[in-house]
Amino acid sequence: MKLNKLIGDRFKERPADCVVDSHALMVRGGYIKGMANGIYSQYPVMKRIAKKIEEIIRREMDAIDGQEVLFPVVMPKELWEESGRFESIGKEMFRGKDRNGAEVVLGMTHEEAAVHLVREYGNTYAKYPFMIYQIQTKFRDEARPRAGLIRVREFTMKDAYSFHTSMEDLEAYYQVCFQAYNRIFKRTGAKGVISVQSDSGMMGGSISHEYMLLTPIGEDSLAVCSECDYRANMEAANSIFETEDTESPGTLEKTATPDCATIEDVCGYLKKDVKKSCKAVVYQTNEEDHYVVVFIRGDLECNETKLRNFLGKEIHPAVITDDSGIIAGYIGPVGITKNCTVLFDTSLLGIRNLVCGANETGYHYVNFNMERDLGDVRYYDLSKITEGGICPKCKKHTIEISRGIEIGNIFQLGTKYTDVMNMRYTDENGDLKTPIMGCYGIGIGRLAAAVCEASHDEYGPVWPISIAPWEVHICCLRADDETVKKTADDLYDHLQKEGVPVIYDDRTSVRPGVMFSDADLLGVPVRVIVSPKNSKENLCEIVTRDKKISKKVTVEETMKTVLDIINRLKEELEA
RNA sequence: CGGGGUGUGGCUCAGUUUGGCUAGAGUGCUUGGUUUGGGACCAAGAGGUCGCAGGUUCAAAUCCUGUCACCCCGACCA
Repeated sequence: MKLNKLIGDRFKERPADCVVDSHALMVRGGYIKGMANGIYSQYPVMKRIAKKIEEIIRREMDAIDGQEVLFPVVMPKELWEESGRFESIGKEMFRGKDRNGAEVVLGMTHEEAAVHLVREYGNTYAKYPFMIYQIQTKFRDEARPRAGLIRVREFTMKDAYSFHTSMEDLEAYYQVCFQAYNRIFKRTGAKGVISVQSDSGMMGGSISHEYMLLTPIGEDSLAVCSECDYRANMEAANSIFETEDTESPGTLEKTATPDCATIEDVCGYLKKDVKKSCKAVVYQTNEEDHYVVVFIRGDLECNETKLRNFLGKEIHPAVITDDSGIIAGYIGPVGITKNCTVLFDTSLLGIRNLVCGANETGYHYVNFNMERDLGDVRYYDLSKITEGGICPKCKKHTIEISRGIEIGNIFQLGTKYTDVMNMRYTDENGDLKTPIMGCYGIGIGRLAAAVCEASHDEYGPVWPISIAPWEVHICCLRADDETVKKTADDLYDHLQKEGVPVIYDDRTSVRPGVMFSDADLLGVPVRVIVSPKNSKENLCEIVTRDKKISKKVTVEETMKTVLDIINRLKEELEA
């Protein structure tokens, strides 16, 4: 490929509305062009990267006995009514009507389509297990797309669905897939991808993992133990606490706490440690005026995902009205009368002499002791894990909170879809059984953006050779010089004959600075510079994009050296 | 959905407070020339219904009303 024929302009200035580097570089480098909020076209450079990623994924999916299929983008409402998700999914799903008025949806995930495809095929135990996957466009009408390709509304995804006759078989295959994913991220050069336990959310099912690329611009918060291998999405991370408190119980006393709007104010006023206080966090279920009051240690926050899962319904922070019977700012466990759901977080277990609200404007209690003053209560894990918190696995204070981008996930779905969609098989004994499913996704564009985010410098991306748009970039600094041009042309021809993907910049209209800047933006791992200066000494200069290798070799040796470097870079990713 | 910000040639932005004549700059693009190892220089040229609609006015990029789009924070999110 000649660079002067490459479609997509590169330019110098960082676009004003790009806040993350990968977005800015992909726009500046002529990779993508925004068309609408969270919707992008891909120029050839981006498409080449996406293709390479897809091929790596295909290889791994095929290696674990996956078979590639293709589901429709547009699906009828009826299919989604079978699973119940036509109703349960909100605005995120794009809905429309065809010319006859029949309602259709755009696929945002394909569990329904997968079951639909193999419902008849999988009617006997003899055909199990099997896995199908596809690579194609998904549409999700996200509330807030951001950061270029990191969070978009339309994107390409590899999604795989496996079917099993036993939980043991699913678990075994889940592990196989887990390993395949590790290989995929290694081969694509997505360094620093970790797997974490996650919340299954709307997908349902029990066990799930997310693959996270650690980066400060990530949207998810992760709890990572620095001592052991515990890693979880913060919304799924279990919080545990020390329950020893040797302080002897004091007398429960009502105390005036005027103008104390927050628990920090109260504790400051009473000169008490916030960790020895009990605050109330109030939510409402979506069936309006029902309140849910969570009592939790004053310095902690409620994990709304945990609360949502516990209640099994949607909740939102409460709007407390005057006639609700709830005294905002002074809510406490003693004498709370209103018929609301009251929950106690495990962080309160065993703590003595707490400060808490008195359910009376302007007053709090001190020396509140849960067992003594309230009797037996049940505690639930409803708090957010914190930096320096206790690791649920190794029990040390070693939890660190990091940010990450989710680039893949795997779920044990169980029979959630197969059951309601009436997929059955006949087992060895002639009994009808429901198959067990797993599903496994990877976002292609997001993976590319995440790699770019993790691997770039101020001038451009530094692509791993496995997904780079080209493997070699030839800069012919003076294509108007016959010797120079001849050398570069020959090299270009030879590399192409060897089957090496190569981009060749032989423009005479630009100066070296422009060529180098363009090369940096394309991020091709190996660069060969042919110039009059080098040619005079019969040399070519070879530089890797990451600057780890920079050498001059004779023109004759150039081909071999370049091929050696390419092979070495590839081996590093496979090792 | 709540809060904030921005819409002016392909891109980055000035001009808007205080209305005034043919709407500017840089960059990119075209042509010619000089240049050539990290985004050169000279000259000529093309390119804009100032997001859109309505209103006020002798006169609107500028003031008013509405609306749309994009960006950021939050809520939400396999």
